[in-house]
Amino acid sequence: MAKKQVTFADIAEYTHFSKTTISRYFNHPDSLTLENQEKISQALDTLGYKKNKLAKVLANGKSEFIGIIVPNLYLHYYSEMLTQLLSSYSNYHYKFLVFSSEHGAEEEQQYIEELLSYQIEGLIVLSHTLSSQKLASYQIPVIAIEREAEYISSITTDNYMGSLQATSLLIRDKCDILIHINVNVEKTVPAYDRIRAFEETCKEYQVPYDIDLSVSGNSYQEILNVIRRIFTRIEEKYPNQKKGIFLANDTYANMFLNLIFQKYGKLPPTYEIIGFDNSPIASESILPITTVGQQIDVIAQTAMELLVQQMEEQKKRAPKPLEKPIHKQITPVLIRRNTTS
Amino acid sequence: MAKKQVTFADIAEYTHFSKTTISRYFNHPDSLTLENQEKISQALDTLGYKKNKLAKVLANGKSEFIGIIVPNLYLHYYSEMLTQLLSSYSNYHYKFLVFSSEHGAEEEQQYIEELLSYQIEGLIVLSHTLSSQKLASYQIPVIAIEREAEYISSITTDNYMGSLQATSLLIRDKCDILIHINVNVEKTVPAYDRIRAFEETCKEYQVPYDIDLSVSGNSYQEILNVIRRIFTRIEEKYPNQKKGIFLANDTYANMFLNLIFQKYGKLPPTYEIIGFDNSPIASESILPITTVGQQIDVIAQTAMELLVQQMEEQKKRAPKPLEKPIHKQITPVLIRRNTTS
DNA sequence: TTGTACGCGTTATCAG
DNA sequence: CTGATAACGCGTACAA
Repeated sequence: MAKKQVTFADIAEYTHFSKTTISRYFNHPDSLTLENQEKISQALDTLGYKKNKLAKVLANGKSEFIGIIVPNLYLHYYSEMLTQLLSSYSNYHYKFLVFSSEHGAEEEQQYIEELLSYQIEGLIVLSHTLSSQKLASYQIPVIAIEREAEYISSITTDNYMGSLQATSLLIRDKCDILIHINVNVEKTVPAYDRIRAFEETCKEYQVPYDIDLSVSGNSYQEILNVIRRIFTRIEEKYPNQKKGIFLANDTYANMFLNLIFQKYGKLPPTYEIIGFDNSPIASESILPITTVGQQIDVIAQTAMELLVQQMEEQKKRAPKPLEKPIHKQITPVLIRRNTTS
Repeated sequence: MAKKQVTFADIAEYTHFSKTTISRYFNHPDSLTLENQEKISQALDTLGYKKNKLAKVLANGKSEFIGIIVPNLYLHYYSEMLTQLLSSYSNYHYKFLVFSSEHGAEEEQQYIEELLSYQIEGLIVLSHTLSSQKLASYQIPVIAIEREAEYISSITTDNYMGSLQATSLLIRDKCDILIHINVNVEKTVPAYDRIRAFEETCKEYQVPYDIDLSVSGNSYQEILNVIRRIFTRIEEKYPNQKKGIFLANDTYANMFLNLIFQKYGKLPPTYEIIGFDNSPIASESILPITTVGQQIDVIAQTAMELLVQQMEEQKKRAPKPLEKPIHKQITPVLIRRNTTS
């Protein structure tokens, strides 16, 4: 509000060109003589011109905005994913409007409305509350990351492969009993494949297994208490057997490892432990934890490629809305550290 | 581009009102009769109207955008801060444009230019590369968080108080030797006060102390190796004394604790350990670590209050640019856990 | 209570 | 290579 911005009109007046020519200076500089480019260039910084992209957007319809909705940034997975998405700026020059939504569907819908009102060209969704059907109804390119995505395109870690790798390692290491510890995930969620792969692999190789889906809780302490109960149960039930424990994530794995260490002062040879995610805690733990590493950078990159592609399509005169959603899976890598032999 | 947006003009035509009235429906609904409000309301969803905030911004100059520049989101401190800032949306309804910048000053300046071109009303800076003088020159409300801020307003943890609390606790617990482990921070950085308070407090109470600023490295492994060297040195130099170790952050504290555990299988009574930040690792560690908890939520909240205030000022007819920058310090809280008696 | 006319800063179209 | 003019969608004096 202070002093009016310097606009194309001002530049035009100063240089005795028209606004159109000034515009061209920015968008098709080749169509001006070098001499005139120089004139305008000089006028620009004697007048102290600053672009106004909003006006540009209004005029040409290309906002270069992408909306992101994450459940939270507390979990390393989400914050790292956001980092990777933001870093794509250097490639694509899309700007990101970020919302964090943890209070249910209404809130999330409201955020999307707001995002749409800023003419976002695409949307990346990491939260779970809105159905993919609802998301598809917004008629805008959407990419889901690691969530239910029947009606929209998605990128997901290949949970089945990850779990298979972990389970196979425990089998190769000749564990007597394989145990998988997880929350009771719904079958529609991609992460359910971790349970499925564990079970199917155990059956295939005919090794005894035990699936414990009793984990729950909203705080570290609550979850730790559950893990402690599970630990006690396992200690009692499989006293002298070699136990291969595959946990749903590195946080659980770290809890379990701590409990072992507090009891034995070390990791006894009767235990092998594998986590999931390759989050920092896996390497910061008392013993670096073997884990299934999600390739967050690759996931983010792939998401952007897919989204950019669909957004480009939208800008054409006859945008074909992509009759079938595209689903990509990124294979995770097994990272062997010190909790397996 | 697909089908044109529904605009006020369309609503106006449909309802036989003027565009102005439609505009008023949104901004001063009281000035319409209830009957007409109803008419318009109905027209809105039969036509499927969606707002266009960009047009609104262009018309009234209030973008409701705030720019954020963080160095990265890998560190818990930054991601948590971003979370807290984003969550202020429910109070203030400002939208956030987020950039992550780790490649030096030119990159960062470019990002700020871009942000300005989107008519951001304010800027929150967590990165260190640009001087506060430079930032002040952009003539826009800026808040610095935990960084040099001579020429701009800032929010900082009261590092002196935090360090003082930690040091005092170690003294109360009758440690024979107090040791502070840190990187060699510059004196202009707020975190330097941690070193200063440690030293001054030790001197005041006349306890022997040892300041080790040799920490360095860009990866977890590199840093761990340095911490290991320091650990070895301390073990040799102060064999039978009770050692009070105050580390610059919880990650270092966790490393140190792990080294102790790997050697002794427990935390011997000759050690007390205090970290800084209250990041997740402090509670996820093999033994929950006593730490100085930064009140990230309070910092974020205060930052937003200050920024909103300055942005409001800007919108007035005679915006007074705040002759002196305001600096606020947030007192951290000592969180006593299991690595102190 | 409602409408007219114009401005916000840029781009697109058509003309020359 | 350059320019006039009309969009883009909404807000706001000023007038009625």
